[in-house]
Amino acid sequence: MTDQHSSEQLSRVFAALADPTRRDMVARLTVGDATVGELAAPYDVSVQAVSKHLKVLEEAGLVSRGRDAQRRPVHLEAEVFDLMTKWIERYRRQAEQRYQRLDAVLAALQYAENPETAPSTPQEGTAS
Amino acid sequence: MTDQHSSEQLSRVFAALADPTRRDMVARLTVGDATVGELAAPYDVSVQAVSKHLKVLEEAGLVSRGRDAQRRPVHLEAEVFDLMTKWIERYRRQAEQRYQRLDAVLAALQYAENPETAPSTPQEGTAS
DNA sequence: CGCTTCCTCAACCGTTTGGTTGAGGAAGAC
DNA sequence: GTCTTCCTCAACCAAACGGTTGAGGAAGCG
Repeated sequence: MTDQHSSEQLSRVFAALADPTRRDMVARLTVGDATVGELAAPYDVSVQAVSKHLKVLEEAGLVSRGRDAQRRPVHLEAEVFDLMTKWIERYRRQAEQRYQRLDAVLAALQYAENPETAPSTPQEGTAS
Repeated sequence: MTDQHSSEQLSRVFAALADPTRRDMVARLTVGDATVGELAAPYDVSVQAVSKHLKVLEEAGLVSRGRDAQRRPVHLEAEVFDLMTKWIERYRRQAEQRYQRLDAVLAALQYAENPETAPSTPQEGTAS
């Protein structure tokens, strides 16, 4: 439960999804489980390369692998997405709050300079 | 507006956030804008290294930079987070739907085998 | 048994990445 | 003007990454 672990996990997840091929595989896996061969088919790379990609996804916890004779069906693990979403949402929310505070300050300044002008409600994130 | 562009943008954003130092800087920036020097202070690396990190964040669109005399204040751009969130949510939702479908199928099978057992509503993502 | 299928491991290779140091531009301070 | 502060650019370096080929394990098929 250490923050250390969580941070490394997060790094692995983000790094895994930084590759478009790997993102594409994740997209493919939302439709249903697939074998390595099936996953490799659409791409113009060797099966070994795909195997490496899957290892990266697995170590990020995005994917798990079963056994079906020679085949190794790949399964998408949706839970890890929550880790990312939490991280993103945390900072996105803080940033938004900051904007709102800034808007409030600007509105107050505006009001101090021109008390005739109604401060009204600050506009939401309409920054360039 | 091409998918190409969006995919490359997504790759840059994920890659940028794959580095813990860069994630930390983003966290720091949610508190408020900061100069390069201020951002560099907490870390045991050269200012040049931090400057490079900021370039990565900027090219990912996560950050913009202003001018204040010699200083280059860094500002967090919250919009790009939405791009990520959209991508994640899309696939997380699909995966969840798939689980629900699977749950429904399993419930139906269960019901077919033991019609006495009430199928009830499938539980939400409570998988291990 | 031998043979084929599915997949992974190991070694190698070029490119990218995250760091360094050194040089230097831009702008306030003296 | 000179000096100092803040920051970026350029060159370099080791490590990691994404790909390749070759070898080989595991398991069904003949």
